[in-house]
Amino acid sequence: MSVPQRKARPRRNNESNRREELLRVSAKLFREKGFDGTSIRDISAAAGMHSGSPFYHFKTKQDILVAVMEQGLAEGLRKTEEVMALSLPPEQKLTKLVRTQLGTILEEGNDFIPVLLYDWRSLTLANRRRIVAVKDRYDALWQCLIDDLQRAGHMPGDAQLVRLLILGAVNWAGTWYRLGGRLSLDKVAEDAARLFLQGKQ
Amino acid sequence: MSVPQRKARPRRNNESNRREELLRVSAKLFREKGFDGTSIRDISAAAGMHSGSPFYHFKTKQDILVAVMEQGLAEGLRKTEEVMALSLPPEQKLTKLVRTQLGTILEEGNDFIPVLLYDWRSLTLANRRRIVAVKDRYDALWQCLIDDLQRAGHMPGDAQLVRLLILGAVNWAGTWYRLGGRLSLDKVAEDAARLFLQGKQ
DNA sequence: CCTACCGATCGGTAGG
DNA sequence: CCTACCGATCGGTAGG
Repeated sequence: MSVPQRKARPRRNNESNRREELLRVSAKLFREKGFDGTSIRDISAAAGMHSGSPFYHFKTKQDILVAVMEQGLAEGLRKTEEVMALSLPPEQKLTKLVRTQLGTILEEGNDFIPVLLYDWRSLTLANRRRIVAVKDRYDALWQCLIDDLQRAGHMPGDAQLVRLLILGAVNWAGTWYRLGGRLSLDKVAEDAARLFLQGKQ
Repeated sequence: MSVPQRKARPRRNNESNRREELLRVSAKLFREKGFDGTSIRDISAAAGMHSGSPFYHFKTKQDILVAVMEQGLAEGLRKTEEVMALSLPPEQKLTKLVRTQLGTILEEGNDFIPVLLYDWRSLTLANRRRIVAVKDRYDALWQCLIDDLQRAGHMPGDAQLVRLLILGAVNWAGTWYRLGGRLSLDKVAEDAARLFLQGKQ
């Protein structure tokens, strides 16, 4: 008379697991080779599927890109909000926020935000608008901290411009930083915060 | 008995013009859509040629990418050396160098260095080695200035790391800056230098 | 999620 | 530099 409930649950979980696995390998491949440099067959192979199977989970390749970026933004936003909620003087909060962002783009398996940062131009215009709405909340959190720092006299210049410059310095690290090298992420965060702050020597 | 010299010269010039035109439109397209997102047919059409004709000037599509990057580096290196040769205190030289780099990546038609910056992963390993050798000279010039600034006490932190952070902030501008907007390149350069320098308020 | 397949487009080439 | 073309690969689909 009806489909057994016991069976429906595990299947839903498996489907969800396969979907997550697809996003994980896609993020990694997109980061390494770019969206246009990665084929559906690359993704299928990395996920242990056959070439047509990703389309059971996503309607188009572009939809995979959007899902990767949205998942990255969701996690990045959560971590950023966590730091912003701490009761700390703004100078210390800057170091922490920079460290968090470095982790978000550089730690093992964190390929989602880098895809957003480095493959933006592969988004269709409609999807760009969709993603930018969430990205704006991300930027607004950073802007709050920078406004605080400026009020405390720790940072001269146009407020928005300063945000773009600082986030640029941090996000650019994705192009040169290698895990296990001479510099720890803590060291990078400390030196970066010190470089941006005035009157802290 | 022999090919007339008068005729050989103009032909060589035309060929050279077409080659330059190919590089110009390729740089623009690569910047907008990425190397993998740009087809030989896109390039041919933009240059007013038929689809097979670029291969008369370049052996492969990858060779076009390399040529774009090398031309960008040559010009960028020349402009950077010019600024470094000026007799100025290092703080003022920083503003000038930042302004020059901003022009190199943001002014009309300057698509060559952005391709180097944003399409690095599309290079084969062999070509990466080839390009990095020239890029190292570029970085070394910046490092000289930063070492000067550190000796003068204007900039704390690990010297190489500071160079990467500053160049990151500047190069990232390619992803957000729009010509004709609220901020002039001069203003961006001034605020950037002020953000990085200590004891200059 | 697999099988078998499609039409479109890709980088590149031979011959002139 | 054009003409005419090639084999390979692409994103995506129908049917199960």
